[in-house]
Amino acid sequence: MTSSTQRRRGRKPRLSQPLIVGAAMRVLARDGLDGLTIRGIAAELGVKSASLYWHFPTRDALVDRLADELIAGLPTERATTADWRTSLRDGSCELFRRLTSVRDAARVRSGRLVTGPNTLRWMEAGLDLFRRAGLNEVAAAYASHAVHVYTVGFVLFTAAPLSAGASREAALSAARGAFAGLERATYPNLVAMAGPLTEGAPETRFLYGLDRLIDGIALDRTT
Amino acid sequence: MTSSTQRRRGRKPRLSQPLIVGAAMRVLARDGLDGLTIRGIAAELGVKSASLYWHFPTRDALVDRLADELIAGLPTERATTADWRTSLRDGSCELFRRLTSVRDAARVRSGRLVTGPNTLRWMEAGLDLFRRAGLNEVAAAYASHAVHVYTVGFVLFTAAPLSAGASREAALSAARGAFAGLERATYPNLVAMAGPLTEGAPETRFLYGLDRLIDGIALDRTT
DNA sequence: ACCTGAACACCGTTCAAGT
DNA sequence: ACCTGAACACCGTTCAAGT
Repeated sequence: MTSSTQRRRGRKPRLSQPLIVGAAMRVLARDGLDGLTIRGIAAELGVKSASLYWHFPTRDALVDRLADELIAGLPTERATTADWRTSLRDGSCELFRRLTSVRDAARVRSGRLVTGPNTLRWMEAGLDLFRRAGLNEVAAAYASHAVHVYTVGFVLFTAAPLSAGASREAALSAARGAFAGLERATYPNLVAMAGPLTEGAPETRFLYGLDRLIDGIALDRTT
Repeated sequence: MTSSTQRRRGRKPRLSQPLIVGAAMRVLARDGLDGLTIRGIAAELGVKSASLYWHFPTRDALVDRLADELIAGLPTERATTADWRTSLRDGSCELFRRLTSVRDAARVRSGRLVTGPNTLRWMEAGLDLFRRAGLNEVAAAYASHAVHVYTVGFVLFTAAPLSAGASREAALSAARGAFAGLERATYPNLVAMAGPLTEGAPETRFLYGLDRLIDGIALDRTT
């Protein structure tokens, strides 16, 4: 009758931005981005939908805030003893795991320019890392963006079937069957590689490209 | 009174999947993905919205089709004389330009598993390229996906302000001002690199990461 | 200052009815 | 077989009204 039900039938909801963000996070995790409605968030708070507009001007502003909050607490202070390649790899993995752990997190962050404090901190750390690695300003800016784009983009593609509602296993096995069932004459590689294209842990697949990207940046640094 | 007005007030609309796809493409280019409504497409065809459901089961199925159609005609037959690095670079650039040329094209293609014929052809060509380059099946599958993810992801981030409604110049100059105006003590790199972070042609920035990725893959091939 | 009631202008989708 | 009329259950958002 106290804090557990207070959320749904509390006497004085006493809204606030953090409270709304928290409720929105729960709805996002449960229903995904398409299910993240103002009305749904209000219901989660035991409040009427119009109330939220006192604290956020639009739904989009709330999602912007969510996008920044999604990467809150990500470690940005790396031991300076670790070399830049390890730091970059570990940091990108950290971001990868965070985006993978919340439903539609990559979708929330993609397609919008996030300028919240957590994102700024994350960007600053990335740039710092590349500068310490010896890249000039332009290269550091471009390289940092490239790694970020690759990371978010990868999660976006990996989570695509989940966002659509299907389970990951079902979607992948369906895709594997589709590839394997194509005409061998016109799609020899898709048929032959139906396995590699759809198997393997997401993080392993992610790391392959990440390591290639880091190798390429390292090469650019030395030449 | 003939073909120009026929679209809006034609006597016998005589719908078909290609006709609907064409109209949807025009609406997408004009109003973006958020403005791509069944009612809007129907209006573009001079038809009632319910009519479209005879030809497509859901809006999502239509957008799936659009996603595949967006990369129709992209060259997949490369001169075998060109080395794989040049082919890969040119091909990715081609995709980059196509996705950049239609509003929200990257958004339409991201977050969904496209299995249309144009996409299959494109995938097959990518895999073939990496196999001819000497990568094994797993590496070819992973590398191909990495390059694709990077390309679509890059366009997605570049087009973010456009999708939100703002002009690209306005959004970038706003971002530049925001970076430059941060506290130097906590965000030294963002302040110092406000220029490089927001200037430069999109394609130049895209090519930096693409070339690093290709370099890294080439390195993986030789070791 | 903060929340509610009630409405507005939209959506995707369905389905009986027309032709 | 193919299209329309009319409705259903939703949206985000606004705003006068309550407290």
